[in-house]
Amino acid sequence: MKDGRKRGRPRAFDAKAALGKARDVFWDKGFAAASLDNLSAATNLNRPSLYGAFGDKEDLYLDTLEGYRQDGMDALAEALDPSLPLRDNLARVYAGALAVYLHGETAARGCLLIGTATVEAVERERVREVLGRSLGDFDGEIEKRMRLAVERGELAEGADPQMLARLASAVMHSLAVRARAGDSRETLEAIARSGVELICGPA
Amino acid sequence: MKDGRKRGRPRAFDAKAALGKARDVFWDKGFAAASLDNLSAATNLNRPSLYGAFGDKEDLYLDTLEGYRQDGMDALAEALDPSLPLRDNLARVYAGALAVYLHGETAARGCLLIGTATVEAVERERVREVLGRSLGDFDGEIEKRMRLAVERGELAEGADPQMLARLASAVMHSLAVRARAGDSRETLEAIARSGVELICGPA
DNA sequence: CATATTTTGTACCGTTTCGCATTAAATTCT
DNA sequence: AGAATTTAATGCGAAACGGTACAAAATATG
Repeated sequence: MKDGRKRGRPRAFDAKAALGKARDVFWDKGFAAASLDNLSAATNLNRPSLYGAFGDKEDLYLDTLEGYRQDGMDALAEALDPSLPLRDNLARVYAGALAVYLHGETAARGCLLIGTATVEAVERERVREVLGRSLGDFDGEIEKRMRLAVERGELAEGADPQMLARLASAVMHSLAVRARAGDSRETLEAIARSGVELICGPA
Repeated sequence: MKDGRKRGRPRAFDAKAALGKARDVFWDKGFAAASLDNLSAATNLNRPSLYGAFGDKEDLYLDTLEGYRQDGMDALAEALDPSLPLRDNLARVYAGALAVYLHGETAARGCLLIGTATVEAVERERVREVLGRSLGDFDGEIEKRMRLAVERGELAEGADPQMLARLASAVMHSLAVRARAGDSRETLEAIARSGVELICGPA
């Protein structure tokens, strides 16, 4: 009773690890092209176990998106450490993103949300909701830092924190798309640098 | 002989119009989730006719992407009319894009390339090639205008035309993603305005 | 030890998928 | 008019799809 052991046969797998494997499949193939057989093979779970643990394919996909979103927000908060200059904060955000985006095996994977949820967003309301919320939360977290930067005088007096945050996000969206389109690391890093410079002003 | 009439039974459909109908299907559903039955119904062509005219599903998809890319480049060249100020040029580019992106029925469709080709780019080399080339050509066309702007003194002396062009594109990529994520027209227009201001300087 | 409960694995169901084989129709060339 | 050629339409077929029924296995409870 003390340990949370449930009543029936115990699970023979780690749900968190399985979710990570499923995420990789969705990341490469997208939602529609990822079959339950693909997911079953990658997770080493047979379809009924997958279904029992996570629900149907869309439920599973939404779970992976939600986990990814959470990881992204954690990484963002860390990169935006307010004891560092805004310029460094943004550079860290982009560097962290590129480390994830370029991790592909054949071709770079980009961002799970932008790369795979965007296409499903039109016809699947729940996907659209997660995507919209993820982008909005991301904007909001950067906006908080921008607001602080204005107070501190790191930005011009009349600067609009909300719009600057959205433009900082825009650079990330572009990195995500371009990574998947095959752009080189050097190109992407140059774009990130230029983005920082445009938003924060010349060094 | 003068008219291009071929030898056998003439086609009972307009290939260009059919391609446009197919494009709409791919635009909403993406490549993987669009079935040949969907495409057949939308184009009023039975599957064998589709197959005979355009090849398999990927061929058809690539055809629609190529047509979309061409249309986009035409619109871009028109928006970048060098007799207008750079600021107006960029505003026209974004306004034209939003007119297309927001045209959805239930949810906005965004950009066909960014919204649907990005997800397939990892595992389908031909899609990745078209996407990469499309983004690059778009950047290049804007870069030409940026170069002119530097010569004319519309931009700061040390401005880097290539990087400014890529950042101008980045704003478009973001508009494309956010449209599909459900952002309002007002939000998107505000982002476009702020992008112009950041790149061209305050009015 | 028996019972209840949960997970696992096999096998299967009905549907949808993409692509093509085949035949009928429409046109040009000889 | 008849042969050649191209398109149209029906329909098939093998495979893959998402999802589930069912029985065996593993654990907790009484």
